[in-house]
Amino acid sequence: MLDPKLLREAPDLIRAAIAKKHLNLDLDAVQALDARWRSELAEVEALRARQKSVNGEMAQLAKGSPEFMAKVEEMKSLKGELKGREGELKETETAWQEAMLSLPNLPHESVPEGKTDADHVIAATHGEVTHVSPTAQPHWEIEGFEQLFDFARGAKVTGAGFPYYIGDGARLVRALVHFFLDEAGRAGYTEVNPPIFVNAASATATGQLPDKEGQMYETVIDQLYAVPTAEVPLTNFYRDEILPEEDLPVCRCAYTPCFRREAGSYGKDVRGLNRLHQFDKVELLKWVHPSQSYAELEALRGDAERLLQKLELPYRVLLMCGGDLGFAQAKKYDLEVWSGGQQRWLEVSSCSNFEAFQARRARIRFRNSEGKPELVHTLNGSGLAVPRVLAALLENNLQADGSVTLPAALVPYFGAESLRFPR
RNA sequence: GGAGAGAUGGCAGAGUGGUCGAAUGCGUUUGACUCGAAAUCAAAUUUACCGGCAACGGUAACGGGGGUUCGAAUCCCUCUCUCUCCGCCA
Repeated sequence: MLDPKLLREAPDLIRAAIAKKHLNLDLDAVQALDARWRSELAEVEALRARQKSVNGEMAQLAKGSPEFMAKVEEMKSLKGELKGREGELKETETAWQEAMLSLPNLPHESVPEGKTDADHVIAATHGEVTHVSPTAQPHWEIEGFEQLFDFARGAKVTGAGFPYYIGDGARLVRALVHFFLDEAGRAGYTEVNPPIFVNAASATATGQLPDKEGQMYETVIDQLYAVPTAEVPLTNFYRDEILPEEDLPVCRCAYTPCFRREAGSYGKDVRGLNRLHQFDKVELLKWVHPSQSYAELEALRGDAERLLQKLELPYRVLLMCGGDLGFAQAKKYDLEVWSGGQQRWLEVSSCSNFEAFQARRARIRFRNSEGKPELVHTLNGSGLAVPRVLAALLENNLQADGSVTLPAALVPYFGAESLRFPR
């Protein structure tokens, strides 16, 4: 959510943001609604002020006296009028809130113009894509793949996109999660094991509700949502709280399974491990002082990049253009790993600065040097999503004998230097 | 899952229909005293929204929502959470 004052004082900034994000939104209507809300609010508050003052007078009078009864009559008519006005105000307010929630966050000035994938700026590349194994092939075509990654039985037991990881497959997943968490810990993030179901208030605060409702799995009777990312329970940890300024930045990481319905996905995007309904991910999250958030974004990106470097996977960093920025993000980097078998880039991390956009919605603040509460800036990034990293490892490191050589950093976690598919 | 008790400001804890944004204590901040500190004394000490250049004014908030009433922290309903006891369970 944006600061409502911005709508009144600098609507042109919002117009520019809408244009840069290539959204379709009638700001004039929002402005009109805002004006109406404020005028109705003023009327209701004036009536309530009158009601309070008459009430004070009544307290001085003898109960049941003629003067008292006259005031009762006045209060009755005030009550009637107030009831009507309050009804109008409530309706307007509901519409106003909805309209305010529909305003996107402002893109940072460093975000490039553009509408599609082609307009992203490649901020960095690391490693040589030509150096990957000459025997690389799409991971789902590797002989014995389904012995370690059983999609068929997952589909039987749950549905498409819920694979079983078996034997060395399961062990490699565990090794990656363990490695990611250890690395995040070394980088200064405190490990958290959060709930993986959240209530509607939490899902609303981080922006999954009301818009992206179809993206989450929802429990029928308790109305809880399976988390699509650890970002949700992590960010909501401090919802409605005021942090001491000296605690900033707060850096935390969490491993959770992530659940996404991914309605409408199809084709090569969803083959094998590329896109799943349930997958494992370590998320990095920061609550920072507003003056530090862009420096912290670079640090966050660096923390995610280091993981790929230690895994010896070629990758590139994209600075997302305005049109591909999320609704809530001010600036975002995507990390894409090279998948040698598929000959394409796979997104394994997305590092974003939300500035105060999420914090306003979740009311997460800190007490500044003047003693006044002020919104924090929130940032998050994957560090990293497991299945696509797994896909790249399997493909890029596939040897002629069918085994997969593991990067040195992973060996102590996996307990062997290579993974072998059963034949 | 069943029965009961409870939820008030940073914390503790009063308040059972009107003058209560809310006593008191603790804490915190500032000032006085002191070489300095402690103790003591004095004052200050919530947040959000609306209006205003500002000073300031107005409204709202006593777990959430709804109701009764001229008027609700106070009465009623409901939801959530916490605690105690019973049941069940990794």
